[in-house]
Amino acid sequence: MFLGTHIVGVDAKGRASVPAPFRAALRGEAGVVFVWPSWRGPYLEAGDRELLAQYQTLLAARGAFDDAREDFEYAIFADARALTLDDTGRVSLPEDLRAHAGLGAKAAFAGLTDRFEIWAPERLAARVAEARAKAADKRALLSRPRGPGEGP
Amino acid sequence: MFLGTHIVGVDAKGRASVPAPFRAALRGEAGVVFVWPSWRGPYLEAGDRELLAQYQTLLAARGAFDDAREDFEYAIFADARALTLDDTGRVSLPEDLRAHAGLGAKAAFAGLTDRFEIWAPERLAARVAEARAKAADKRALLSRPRGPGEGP
DNA sequence: CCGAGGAACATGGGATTATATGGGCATAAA
DNA sequence: TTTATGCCCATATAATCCCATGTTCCTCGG
Repeated sequence: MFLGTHIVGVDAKGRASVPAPFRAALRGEAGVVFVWPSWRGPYLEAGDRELLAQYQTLLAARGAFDDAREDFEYAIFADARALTLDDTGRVSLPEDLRAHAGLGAKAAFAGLTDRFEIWAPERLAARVAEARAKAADKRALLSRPRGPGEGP
Repeated sequence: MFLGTHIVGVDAKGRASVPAPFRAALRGEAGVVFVWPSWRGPYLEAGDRELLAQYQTLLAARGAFDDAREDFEYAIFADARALTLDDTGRVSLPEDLRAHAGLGAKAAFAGLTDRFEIWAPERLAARVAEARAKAADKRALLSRPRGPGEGP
């Protein structure tokens, strides 16, 4: 499970260490992560092969020539890269991906259970602050309905 | 079930003993607790893997790219850590988490049935006093257990 | 009823390992 | 040739493991 935010350096070659806890969380083949630019904002989305397989399954359920399906396919798969980790656990992020996320000398890896995202650290901080404020309003969504004999 | 308040020391390395009764209450894999900064105040929330799995299930039910889901994911998972207990039952609390809760040399672990919280002791005392005062007004809410589909 | 012994628990410090990161060299593409 | 990409080794720092000690609580025997 990908959890927590880790800030790592991006060196002159565009390399960044994938945080060790994330490396441990990679299911299936170790040594490969899949990364693509998010279509919802200036950051990158990433995960392992199993995650992409899940997306593929979800989309396949929509039928062969469904418009929405094709849009998602272009948005996710067409720009995705399989990045291989070197033996110290680094990936080299291609120039266009770094540009999309506005990465400089630092990158923030944020774990979101089944996937993770790569942000410019200051942008991520702003996004998380916003999310916390909204979560405070919507907290009822997390309260679990309770059955008899259960709960307080 | 996590119950009661325990005050433990935080040493120079940021380590704190998880109270033994809480260790015994950890479901699923023993030796790991999940901790994240609360978005409701200056304290930490914590629980076992099952608790996080419950949250994950609740959120996953909302579908892949739901806005509210993403807010909760950022608010909870992006700042959560999986902390492993050493063989004497201690976790080392990362600097940023200690800062969020304003922890000094002491930390108060407060059990709340399915999860627990970590507070600076004096802040917790103030919070408990406030909760007691409010509970007196709302005591009617506890008079009858509620079934599914029912409730406020 | 009181005191001694033992077990479980919290805590302190030192040693070892893991991890992130920097640079050099070979190889492949432009 | 120049530029980029992958591979290998080196190192400082931070995190983790491991052993030792004091204290409290419980139990058992006097």
